[in-house]
Amino acid sequence: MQEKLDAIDREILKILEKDAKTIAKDIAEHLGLTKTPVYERIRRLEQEGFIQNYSAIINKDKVEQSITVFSFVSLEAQKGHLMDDFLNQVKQLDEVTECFVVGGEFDFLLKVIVKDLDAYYSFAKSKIASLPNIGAVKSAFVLKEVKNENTFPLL
Amino acid sequence: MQEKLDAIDREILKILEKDAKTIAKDIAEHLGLTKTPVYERIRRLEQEGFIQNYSAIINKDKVEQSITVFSFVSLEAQKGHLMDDFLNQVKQLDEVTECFVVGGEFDFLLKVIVKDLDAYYSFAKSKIASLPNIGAVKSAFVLKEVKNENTFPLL
DNA sequence: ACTGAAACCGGTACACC
DNA sequence: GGTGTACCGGTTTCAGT
Repeated sequence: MQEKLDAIDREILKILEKDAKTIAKDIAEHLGLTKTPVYERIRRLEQEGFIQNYSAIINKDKVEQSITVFSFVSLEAQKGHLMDDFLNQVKQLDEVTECFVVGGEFDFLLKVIVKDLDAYYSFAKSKIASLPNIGAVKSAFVLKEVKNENTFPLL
Repeated sequence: MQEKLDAIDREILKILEKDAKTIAKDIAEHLGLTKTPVYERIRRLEQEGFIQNYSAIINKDKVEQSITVFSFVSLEAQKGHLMDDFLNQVKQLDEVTECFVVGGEFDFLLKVIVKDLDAYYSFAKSKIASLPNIGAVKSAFVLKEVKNENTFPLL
């Protein structure tokens, strides 16, 4: 369990990040190896948690109409337990696909996906602004997705 | 090519979104079907583009140290071709994993992943602020990732 | 650590309902 | 649109280097 990655491991990660269905033989050829070491490395990457899981990436525009909104939330008082309360509530919400604690003008940044503006209004009013200790909530509505990689930039 | 999803399709999407390696037999049992229709539906979901691709989700904290920063960028003049120029430049940058055109106080929201604060400083200075027509650039540094699903909320 | 071959099992095709 | 069977190919194992 050496917990470190060499150039081959990183190349494998890059390939699987782009297309998890790439077959071991092709990866092997690309690397000038045979399938076995490729497979062993992949298993190691999985077992040691470098690869968390495999996911089907869904084209959300095709599945159903939706809008994406970034919400910037500030608390009135940054007491530790109030922050935790807020975060525990927020992370349960299906509409909130991402939530980060940030430094800057506001405390939390949320990425919210909802059906339409109406749904966002309800969401912001009843699920965010109604939580205790909320200061300000600002919103930035996504007009266009220019780039949206869920991948980590391995160079 | 009917381009519409029934409840079974959506359930399959939800399962594959969570774990793309779920075997057809298990999906079939969960749905009370056999492998064949499950396989046919998956193929249809792939071919019609509901599933864009499959991706290995990488644990970025294990692979290497990095920080995530949200950058909020405003242009000085919102002329159409200047926006396009900006976006075409920005989307090439490996550090920029996400880029959205948004409505609100600023024009673009970028998610940036870099090694450290130093790297972010260089990035902001030489790759963003140096582009023509840039107005303001504000940054929110991620202190903690509370939730980070790359998944579309299928209910 | 990698090679090469063999075994296993899930994905895929097909005949039928 | 579904079932059950049979085949094929990729994954996984293993003996040898």
